Amino acid sequence: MYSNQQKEIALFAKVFGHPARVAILQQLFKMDTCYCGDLSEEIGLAQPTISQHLKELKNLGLIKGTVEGVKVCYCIDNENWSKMKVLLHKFLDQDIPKADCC
Amino acid sequence: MYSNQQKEIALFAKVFGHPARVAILQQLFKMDTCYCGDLSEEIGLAQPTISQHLKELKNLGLIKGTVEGVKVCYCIDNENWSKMKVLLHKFLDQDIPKADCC
DNA sequence: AAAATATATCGTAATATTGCAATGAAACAA
DNA sequence: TTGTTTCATTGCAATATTACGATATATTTT
Repeated sequence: MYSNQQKEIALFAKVFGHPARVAILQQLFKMDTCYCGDLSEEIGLAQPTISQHLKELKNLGLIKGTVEGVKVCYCIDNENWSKMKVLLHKFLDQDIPKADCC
Repeated sequence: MYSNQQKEIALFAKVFGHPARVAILQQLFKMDTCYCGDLSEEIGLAQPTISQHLKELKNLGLIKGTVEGVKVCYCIDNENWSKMKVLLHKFLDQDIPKADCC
């Protein structure tokens, strides 16, 4: 029904479609350390909720987590983030400057 | 709880988070004429469903529709599309090339 | 005026998402 | 070993989304 490209764009966009996940990603970009527990405090959602959002981001490959003792260090997966950017830029930049048709 | 910027990013991303709306937008970019009814046939969803998706896109200002007799001509709102692009690019491009932290 | 066409809206069923308390699991500390 | 800390998972209630048939509305045609 939809092309693979359309489905991929929608999948990535959907994961950005919740402010909690936007906040998580911005925090991961901002911080050098990126322990999961800090996100819960910083953002103000319960730990299971954060964990659930992290899981979705991880499933799409946008972040990765490394166990460090009792803690888990999360961070952006730069390679996959770049791939996602190419896809979304292609979608966002498909407009050619011209007058609106109506 | 979230910044206005975070909420705005999420709102725009959410509307791209469904393949039907991605398909509609791609079609609007591709076609010169952009009558609503054609979208239903082209994409393969019932007319009320397309109409509903168009409404969401219109509510965010990304498209606009002009009544032309019995038909309605939809098209991208280039000005708002550009504004949205600035916002999303800022979000997508916040990464600085560096090694993953973990 | 009546019929036809194109779109919007309503109502509703099916499904998905969100948030969190409770609990489980794994690593560390005492 | 026992307790503590950190994170993941489960279960569930509340809410949102999606799709579409039925219907309403508006315009054009006959």
